[in-house]
Amino acid sequence: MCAMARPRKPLLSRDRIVETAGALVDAEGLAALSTRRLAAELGVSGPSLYNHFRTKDEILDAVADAVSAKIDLSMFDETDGRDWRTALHDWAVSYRAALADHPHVVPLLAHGPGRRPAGLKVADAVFGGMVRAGWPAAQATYIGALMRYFITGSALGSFARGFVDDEAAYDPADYPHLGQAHLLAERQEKVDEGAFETGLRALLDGLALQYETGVRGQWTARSS
Amino acid sequence: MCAMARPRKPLLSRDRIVETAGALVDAEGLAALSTRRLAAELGVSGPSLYNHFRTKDEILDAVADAVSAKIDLSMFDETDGRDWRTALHDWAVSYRAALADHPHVVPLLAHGPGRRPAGLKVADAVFGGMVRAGWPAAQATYIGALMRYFITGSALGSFARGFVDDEAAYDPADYPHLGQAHLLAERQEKVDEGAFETGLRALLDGLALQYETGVRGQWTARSS
DNA sequence: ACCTGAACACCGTTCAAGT
DNA sequence: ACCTGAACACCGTTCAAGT
Repeated sequence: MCAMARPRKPLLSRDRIVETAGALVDAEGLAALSTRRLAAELGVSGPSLYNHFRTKDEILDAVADAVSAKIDLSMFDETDGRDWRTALHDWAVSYRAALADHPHVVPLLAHGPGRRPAGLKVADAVFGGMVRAGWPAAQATYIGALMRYFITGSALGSFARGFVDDEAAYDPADYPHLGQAHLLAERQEKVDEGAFETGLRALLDGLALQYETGVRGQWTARSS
Repeated sequence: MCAMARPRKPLLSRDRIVETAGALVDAEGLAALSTRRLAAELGVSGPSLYNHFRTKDEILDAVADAVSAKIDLSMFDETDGRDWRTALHDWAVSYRAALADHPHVVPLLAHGPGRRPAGLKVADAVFGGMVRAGWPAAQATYIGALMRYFITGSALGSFARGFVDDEAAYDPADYPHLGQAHLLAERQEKVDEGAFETGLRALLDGLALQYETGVRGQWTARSS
């Protein structure tokens, strides 16, 4: 074994680092990603990573952006963009599916796009789509924000998984209405899906109401 | 200075630890809370904490629950509970205010109540209130879940703060609709508040639609 | 340019020792 | 019962040294 300090062909690349980091986070969670562990997975020593990224946070940013890049945005492509409701619905479903595939990454995404290109692309597409559909700029901004609240919230905090599967944890004297709460854990997927669908429908119904009111009044009160 | 191993009166208590930990997290963020730092703040050595909590995570759980305990639940007290919409609205506003006061704690709360008593009290109150107001159990569960999605999502990821205050970050060639995005940072509070209010109104309007439909059809299709 | 080992200043947690 | 210092197995990051 010769201790070669620099190989003729680089052992690492940004892409390979991000890919391996993403796989590790998906498999074992954010806490499992240390620079040493990641380096070991890449067959390299810890400090080597710093030749390609300035900090561990930069690596995590890249992992997060790779997930954002999987969100379908094609529904905002239509040049007329009239049917904003269908577009918003399909986007929300695709958005949530992308996050659900990588639940451990959601906390990284929840704080906004920052300087991540794919995250910015998402914000750009939904804002552009809503404006084209006739929403005033201020409302289009709100829609991008509130949809993100709802979707990342639902992906981050699986409601059902947030309860422990242990009947003894729910003393009827303390929580008179949680007698069935321990069942939530096993029905987790159905409950979270039902809540997401119910909430998304309510959100879109409510926005449709605001759209009609706005169009009738030509957005006099709230446009900016 | 005598090196006393055990004082006659305990130096620590669970309450004092949680209070100091919460203050530290509020002031400097989650990353600033190490067991050694917290112990120093309490005038004590690191391992002392383990006489009162089994792990650091247990301390964080208690900090999170203290925030949940500040959420107003009195709107679900009324024995008739007919006006579910007003109750839900007021609860959402109080919920969000509690989280906004402790933004660094939100990630700890986002994963659900677990075994935290105050978190379970919240889930119990909203579920009970909705059922009393006439919602079927399944829908009441969904409402608790989707409201939490929206509220924690909005508290966790301030939309506006998620954009950097740097015009150069938004190349028009890449993001044709984000020309004003750098302004979001300074208008942060107004944007987040507007998005929250718009989303909450839409959510409640949409749920009212589903309530009316359900009552008319006596929840035949979706009750369980 | 790109990798290495050694080193620095940290972590959470355990444990025997003190009173 | 409740605190202590020492210790273990970790961290992220810097840096001089190698090729």
